[in-house]
Order: sequence, then structure tokens, then C-alpha cells
Amino acid sequence: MDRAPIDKAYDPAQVEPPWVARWQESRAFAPVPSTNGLPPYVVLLPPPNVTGVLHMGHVLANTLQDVFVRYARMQGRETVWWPGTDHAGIATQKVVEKNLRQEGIDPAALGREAFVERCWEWKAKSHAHIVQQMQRLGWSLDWDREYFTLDERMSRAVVEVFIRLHAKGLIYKGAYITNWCPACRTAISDEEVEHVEQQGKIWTLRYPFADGSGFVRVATTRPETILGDVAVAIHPEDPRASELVGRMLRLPILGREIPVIADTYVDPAFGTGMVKITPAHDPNDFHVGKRHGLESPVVIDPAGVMNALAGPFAGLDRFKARARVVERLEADGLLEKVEAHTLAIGRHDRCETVIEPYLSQQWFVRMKPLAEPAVRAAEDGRVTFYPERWRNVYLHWTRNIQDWCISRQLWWGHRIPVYECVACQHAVAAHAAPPQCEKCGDARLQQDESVLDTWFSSWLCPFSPMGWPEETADLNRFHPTTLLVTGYEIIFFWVARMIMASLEFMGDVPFSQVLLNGIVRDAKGRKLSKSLGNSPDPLDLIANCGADAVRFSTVMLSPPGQDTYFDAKNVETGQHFANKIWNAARLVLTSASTHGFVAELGLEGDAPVTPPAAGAEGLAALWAESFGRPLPAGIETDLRLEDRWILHRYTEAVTTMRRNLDSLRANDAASDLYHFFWDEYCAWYLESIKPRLQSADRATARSAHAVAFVLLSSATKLLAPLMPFLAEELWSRIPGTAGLVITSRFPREIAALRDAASVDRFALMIEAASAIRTVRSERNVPPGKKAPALVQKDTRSGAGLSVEETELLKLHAKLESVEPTAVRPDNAISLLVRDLQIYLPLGGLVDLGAERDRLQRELDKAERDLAALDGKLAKPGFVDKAPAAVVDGERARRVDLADRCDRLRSEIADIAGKGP
RNA sequence: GGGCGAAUAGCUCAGUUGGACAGAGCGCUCGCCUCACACGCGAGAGGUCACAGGUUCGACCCCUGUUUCGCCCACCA
Repeated sequence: MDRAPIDKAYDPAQVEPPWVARWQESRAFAPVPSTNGLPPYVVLLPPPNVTGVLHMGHVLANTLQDVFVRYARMQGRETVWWPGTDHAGIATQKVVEKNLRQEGIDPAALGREAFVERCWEWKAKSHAHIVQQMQRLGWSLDWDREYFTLDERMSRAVVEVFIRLHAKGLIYKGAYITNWCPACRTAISDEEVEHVEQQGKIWTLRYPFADGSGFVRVATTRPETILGDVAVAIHPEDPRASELVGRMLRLPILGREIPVIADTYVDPAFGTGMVKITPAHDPNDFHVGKRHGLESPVVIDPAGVMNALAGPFAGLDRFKARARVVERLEADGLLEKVEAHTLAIGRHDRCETVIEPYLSQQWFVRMKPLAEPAVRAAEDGRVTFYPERWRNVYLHWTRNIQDWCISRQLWWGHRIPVYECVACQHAVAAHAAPPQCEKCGDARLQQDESVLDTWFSSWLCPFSPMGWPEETADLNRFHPTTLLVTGYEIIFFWVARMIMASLEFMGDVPFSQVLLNGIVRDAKGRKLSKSLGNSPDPLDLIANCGADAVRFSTVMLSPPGQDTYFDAKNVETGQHFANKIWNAARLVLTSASTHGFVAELGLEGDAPVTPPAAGAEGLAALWAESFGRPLPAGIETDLRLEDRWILHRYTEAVTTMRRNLDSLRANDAASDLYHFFWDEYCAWYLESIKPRLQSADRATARSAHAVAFVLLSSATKLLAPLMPFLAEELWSRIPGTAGLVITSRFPREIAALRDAASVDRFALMIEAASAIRTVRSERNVPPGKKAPALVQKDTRSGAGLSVEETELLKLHAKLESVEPTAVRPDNAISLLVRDLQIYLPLGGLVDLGAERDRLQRELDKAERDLAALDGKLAKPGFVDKAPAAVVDGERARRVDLADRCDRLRSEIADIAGKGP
């Protein structure tokens, strides 16, 4: 058959892009009901934020998913990998605001409707880019099922969930202290606050008694909140308490009178043992204030600016106000001291603005009742975590869960589906605005202005895209899903909440396995971020090295659950590997077609004949598995040592690769393939058969081509989950294959290919050839020069080298000839490789004195080892207590070692006899 | 203040159940454009497995403690 000549260097830029379209056209990523009884394999893509481009963290997590998904698909399971994108409330809103300001437009002046319109425009643009990236990376997502967390379908589910939880009393509204971001001007949840330790100050202040009889001392890290103080608290068991509690103080600056109260919240040992209470601006003080029925004056406005209640400081930014308050206190003689103090400042994780604890009306979800079933699901193993330690992190959080603040003062998001009557304030949660108030009949109803936390839509992802609350076919078939792969940083935000939501609304867990991958950091260990400029655009990397290289490298270099240090240089690993595979294929394919073996092996014609013949063993079974046609007769009897060896190594590689993929260790699976293909198939096998490929002996050439060919095809299938583009390209070029490799069957272990004896003999050839190469290199024998070698029959077993072995040794060690010998020749270097005594008569290159010294050093070492081993074997504890297999192994080793010593001694004696 | 993780070659990391000699990639040194591949081939140097104890016939691996780094959680003003 005519095929385009194969380029010498693999060029992913040429090869990869067309496959994206071809896979789409053939609908290769759509689920196909399985015929083998295996359950569906469903993975939910963690929907990337629609705010920007994908970064290396996505590349890692999502490529891992793609590997498992493709592996499942290749096992004939009905497989769906469900794509979607997230509207990312705050993040998107901020980007759009920024863009508007750059255009000179004030977002606030634009108005809600127009602003949201701009968000949708941005979303459309960004979404297109992200989808392009995902497709370019070869991710096998089922695009027909794509959703967006703000689309109609999701919205129905969100509102339904809100209504149901509200009806159950699990959603409530109230005036509480929340984490407020003055820059974003919205409440956020506890999880969105990052605590960063930093050096600050602590001020000790004097609060005079109202009657002028002295003062008490309080310590604070936030002097500006003094303006909102309503009391000073002391621990009830503090000795000073009986005297102080109930007395009135005069609040500095403002002059209001405030009481001293007793509360166990105060730690008598810290600071002055007395705490100023500012209920509206401190979460603890808020609770103290509630307990004591105190007022909660708000003195800071939503933008972080002091308001009218702050008296002389009104209009000042909170930090400026702090400095001015301190100045004023000092002037009034009320500042006792200032000390350095380390404190954990809460910052908004999106913008790093210091969080202001702030009293406002917000909506909350009561989490305890939802969390309890979620705790049990992890405890009893219905959900398992990999690596396991993340289970503890999950459990700790779910067991100590706090209510979830779900309302956000933003425009971009799901509007809270609550309608309040303007006349009587009666509020209802509903899918749409009711025509009139159900209580007073007034027609003026107003929808709550806030939107819901983005996670309030994404926690439904395991079922809302499937059509819930309707009972759709997808929902029945694909929920619960199989595996979730995501970063450990969103265990609380997302993983835990999905488990809660699925248990509450579906009555089942959302997935049974959670694989947590680490964070991708740069070479210096910093998180990748746009602001640091250390986040390479995956598309740039792909342009340079190819998507497969990026995929393979990130997977191979990322152990599960551990952070990865990413360096663009790492991508070379995959790039070089791809090139290696390409060239190995070039060798095999070119040779086969040049020498006419494509036809001779029955690989012409595109249609495979039949399913593999039942009962076929070894190579025949492998052949049938790959090509769906019978192995030509006679080949199996023509197999040589290297064939039997590589077939054994191959089936071992399949076994370990499958085991690693089954246990979600994609990095190890990638490594397995890398080493099998590079170090064994290329370095030893292909090198071994090169003479046979062009041999005039048709039979030996045919068997070499057959084995090289079938392993190339099988390795291509092993490669398919990791490097789908290259695999597909090769598959299309390998005669005898049919269809797409990505929908072919992943190879299975073939026990009949195991051949321990051949493995042992071939390993000996590797050792011998390596030893000879080392000597050649040490003695500077020119690489091209062929030298003779003499091999003494093994004195113990009496075995010499077979013809096959002799050929292999000649080839790999660049030997002119390998002849048996009984005696030590003159001027030869001797090598003792296991039982083989090899002499290299290198003539003038041999310095007998040096040779004797070298052998003596080897002997010394062998004797040392022997003595150590004897010591070990002589210990009664070892022989008695160690497993028999270990003891036997050590005894066998002792025999070998003793034999080696004998041989070395006799070599040294020989040289001494012949020496100068 | 609690919890978790890491510490192995110059760098980044493997080492799954304790069983001889400690593994990879990159980097480095030497030699090679050998007719698949210089994105390559062959060879080599390089490690007190953080430290100190312990358990064991035997420890990179298990236990205890210490040190250093990182992360998470937590209402000490």
C-alpha cells in the first residue's frame, strides 16, 4: 500500500490538530452502551472558571481524568466525561468591571441589566477560548452534554434546591456578622477567607470610669473599632470581676457610657484580661453582644470607610482612621503602650483585601443536617479518597461545619429566588415572581437583590447537568458518577458540598472515588498565577512541543496528591519520548513495507477478518487481539531468544500498567510504558533484531517483523490514553489495524507470553554486553572497531553460549567473533559475568599488571561480601526467623559468591603465571 | 494552639507489604553524526537515604524524639 514517507523527526504541529476534528466527527467521545457488562464510567469535569485561560493546574488535573476516561473507554465501558464551565461570580464580575473601567465606563452607572449583558459577552468570548484549549489538549469530553453553571437547566435546579432547603428550614436569612470584602463590596463565605500571619501591633488603651475614679486597660489590634464599642468584658472568675462588672466606663473619643460586663469568652491570661466589645465588627464580640443584649452600632460602611457614627473620623478609610484614632488617644493620654504582635489577618482569596467582619443581612444554609450524612459516607467508604489522608481533612471539616453564607452582593450570578411583599414584608421562595403576595394580596413584590455564591450552583454539578429535578435517562444511567479528580484546595468549597447535595437530593453519593492532585507550582515553589507571570499558557507549550508531550510529561511527573514543581523544561521528557516512538515506528514500518512483510504477514486490507480465535496462545493470541486476524503459520516456531524475552517483558508491562491505572497511579503507568518502550523495546529488542530485519533468511526476518509489528501496535494501544494524538496517528499508519485506536480495546495480559527462562538468559546477555562495553569504553577501544572475544564454558553448569546468544553478544558488544575456549589466553582482559568467563584479547591494550590489580580489587570486594554474608548466615536468629525463601536466596547467593571468588583467584594465578 | 505533608545524587523527584548491591529524568564528564531517532547511542562520576535513639535476625521503609521547610484548620482581643 502506498503511504506517505515518514518524516525523520516527529512533528506534532502537523499531526495533532487534524485528529481533534476527526474524533469529533466520529463522535468518539459519546458514551456507547457496553456489551461486556461493565458499569458505566462517568467523570465530571471540574468546570473551569469562565474568567480566563486554562493554566497548568487544569492541564494536570484534566489530563489525569482524560487518561482514566480513555482507559475506561478502551475497556469497553460506557464512558462519559462531562464538560462544563463555571460562571465564577466574583471573579468574572471583577474582570468585567475592570474591562469597563478601561473603556472609561463606570460599572455601577451602567446598571444591573446592561452589566450582566456585558458579562455574557465576556463569557462567550472566554468560553470559546477555553473550549479550544481543552480540545487542543485532546481531552475526550462529550461536548454534546456541555453545560454552563448559569444556564437555564442549571438555574432550574438551583432554584429548586433553594426552595426545598428553604421549605425545610435549612436556608435562613438574618443579620449576622459575615466576612465582608470592602473592595468587592460583598459578603463572602468563611472558606473564601485566607488567613495570613503577619507582624502587626497591639495597643493597650485606657478606658476611664464614667465617675472619673480611674480607668481600666484593654488591649486591641484594631483601635478604629473603638468607635463601635458597646462594652468592656472581663472573665467572670477574674478576681477583679466582682468589683468591676456593672460599673460604667466612658468610651474614649466619643464619650458614650458603656458598661463592664462578664463573659467567659475573655481569656484572663491574655493582654490585660479585658476586652473591648464591638459587636458589629468582630465575630466574637458579635456573639458576646447577643448574649448580653447589647446594641451593634455599625461604624464602617461597605466600602471600608468610617461612617457617620464614627464621629470625627467619618469619611476616613478604616486604616487611615486607625492611625488617627491612635494619635487622638495618645493626645488624650489614653494610649498606654504599643507592642509588636503577630496576628493572622483574614484576606479575601480573590483580591487579597483585608476582610472586614461586618454585620449585614445575609442568607445562610444550615449545614449540620446536610453534613452528617456526608460524614457517614466517607466513614463507611461509600466515598474513598486518594491519597487516603485527604479523608481526614474532609472529615475534620464536615464534622466541625459552620453555616454557609450563600448570598453575594453582586450582579453576576443566580439571583436569590425570594420575593418580598413591599406592603407586608412577607417573603416567598419561588421559581418565578408570584402575581401577588399570598398573605396580603399586594401585587408589589420585589426580588431579593443579592445573588447566590457560585458554589451554590456548582455543588449540584453531579446531577443538575443531567436534568435534575426531572428524572432523565442520563440521571438514571450516570448518577452516581465514578471518579472525581480535582485539586485538594477545593475539598471544602466543592467536593464536600457535592457529597452533601447528592446525598440530600439524590439519596446517593455523587461519586465513589475522589483523586486529589497537588498544586502545580513553578520551579521556585510558588503557586502559578497570572499576576506573578509564572504561569505558562498551555497553548504556547503545545505550540512548541505538542499536546501529547505536555500531557505525558505532566502526568508522568506528578505523583498523586503531591504538589508538582513545573518547569517548561520538563515537557522535553514527553517530547523526546514522542520522537523516540515515532522513530521506532518508522524503523518497523519502513522495514516491513520495504521487505514485503506487510503482505506476507497478512496485514493488507483494512478490514479485520474475525474476532480473535479462541484458545490461541502466546503470540497468536496477541496477534489476534491486535489485528483481528490469524497469525500466519510457522512464526511461533521461529521465535528467538530476544522475541521470547520482549514478549515476556511486554505482558509484564501490560500487567503493571493496568494495575497502576486501576489504582489511579497514572504517573507510574506512564513510567511503566516509558521504560518498556524505550529501554526494552527500542534499546534492546529493536537493536537485537536489526540484522534479522534485513536478513536473507525469510523465516527469521518474518518472525522478527511479526513480533516488532505486533508489539508496535500493542504499544500504540498502551500509549493511547497518555498520548492520544501520536497513538492515533501511528494506528492509522500501522497496516492491519482498523478503526480508531481510542475506541479499540486496551491490551490485556497474556499469560502464555511469559517465559522466565528466556528472560533470565537475555538478562545475562545484557549484563555481559554491558560489561564488555564498559571495558571497551575504559580502554578507549574505538566504537567502530570489532574485537574478538573468547568465552569459557561455565564450569558449574557446563553450559556454553547458544548460537542465538553468541549472535546477540556479538551484536551488542560489537564483537568480531565469540569463540569458546578452555584456557585463559595471553593478553586478555577477563570479565566474570555471573557464570560466564569472558576473555577479551585486546592485545597491546592489555596491561597485565593493571589487569591483575583490577581483578584483585574485584576479589577483595567479593571476599568482603562473602564474609558479610557468612556472618549473616551464621547468626542463629537469621536462619531461624527469616522466611525460608529469604534464607534460601541468601544461601544461593553464597554459593555464587564463593564460586566467583574461586574464579577470580584462579584468574589472578593465571596472570601471575603468564605475567612479565 | 491543633493537624497534615515533605526532608533520598548538583536539581526535580520515585522507592506500593521491612529482606543483598540505593533508582529515574534533567544536569555534569568522556567517547560517538553506528544505515529509526543527536529530541539520539555507549560509558562514567555523583548519595552517612535530615539528625538522635529504639524495635527487629535484618530498617531508606516501622516506633519515639529532635531539627528544617511547606500546607491546612482554629474566635485569643
